[in-house]
Amino acid sequence: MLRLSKLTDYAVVVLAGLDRAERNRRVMAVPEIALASGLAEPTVAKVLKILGQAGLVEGLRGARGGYRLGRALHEIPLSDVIVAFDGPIALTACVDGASGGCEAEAMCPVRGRWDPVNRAIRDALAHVTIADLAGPARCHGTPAALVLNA
Amino acid sequence: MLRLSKLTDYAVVVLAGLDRAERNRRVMAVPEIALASGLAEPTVAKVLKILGQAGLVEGLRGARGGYRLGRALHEIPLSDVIVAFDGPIALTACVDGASGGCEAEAMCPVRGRWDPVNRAIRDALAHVTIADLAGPARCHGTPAALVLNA
DNA sequence: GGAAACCGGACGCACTTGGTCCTATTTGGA
DNA sequence: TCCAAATAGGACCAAGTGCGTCCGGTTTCC
Repeated sequence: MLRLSKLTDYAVVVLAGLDRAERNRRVMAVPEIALASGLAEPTVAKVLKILGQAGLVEGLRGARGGYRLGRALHEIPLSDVIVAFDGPIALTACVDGASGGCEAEAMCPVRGRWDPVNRAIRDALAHVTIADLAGPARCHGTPAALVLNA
Repeated sequence: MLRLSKLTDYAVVVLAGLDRAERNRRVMAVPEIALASGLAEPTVAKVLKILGQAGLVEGLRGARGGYRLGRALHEIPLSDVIVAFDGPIALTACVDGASGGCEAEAMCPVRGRWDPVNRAIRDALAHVTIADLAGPARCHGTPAALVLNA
């Protein structure tokens, strides 16, 4: 199915929820975000921890703490979120300079040929921002993904 | 990792191996293909079975049988191979008209917004042919994937 | 008639994913 | 000063799924 992990999917929803708080200039705690997004609390907490490690959100500890967006949604490319949860974007195990993982490396006729494809996918995902996915309110004109269809 | 299944990876290698036989206008049996591709026989057999169901290769039964390409490599888009092994190309479970799978469907702010992204990925993979991946011999100019980088 | 080869399905191991929970640390307020 | 609220980080277990293998059946050529 070429699917990305559920956590990545959740992350987009969580970021979209955080954006609403951002416009009110306040932080949101995990239970509040869970309520707003319709996801379970522990799951939301896990997603936010990972997003925090990636620098996409900022966590404020202590009482009256919570989470805040690290940047505006339209400044967060979808690829950044995917990399944070699923690791480097690559369709196959044999990427770029990586070697050793493939047993038939020497005779492989496909060696190195996947790189342009991987780059194309990466670029496509880098030109879509979370704002494009978070609803029409923040959408500046045509989403970048549509341009790629031409 | 946004990765596609190993079988899909193998399929490209197997198709590239079959192409060499095609140019000699003969069929190849599984053991021969396995030897040429450096993969285990049962695995190659499984890959060819699936490729046959998808119509990408043609199986000739009986003694002196074997496999033959259904079309030329440059007429096989990469997306066809991926669909045969991984199913429909979609980054998330909530695609197009599909409904019911998501518990937070009603309140999901991302609903329907993934579709353009999925289409972009599909298009990118549809414009790359197996010939582009199978080595420089059959490559007509710049691979389509590189064009998408612009 | 026998051998060679594909066809279809079933099985089992192993890895990854996911959801959950626990403890430590930090901070604000009574 | 103490307590409550909240994040940080890691460990853990269960479920699903991918993947390699194998077996019986069928077809075709010699």
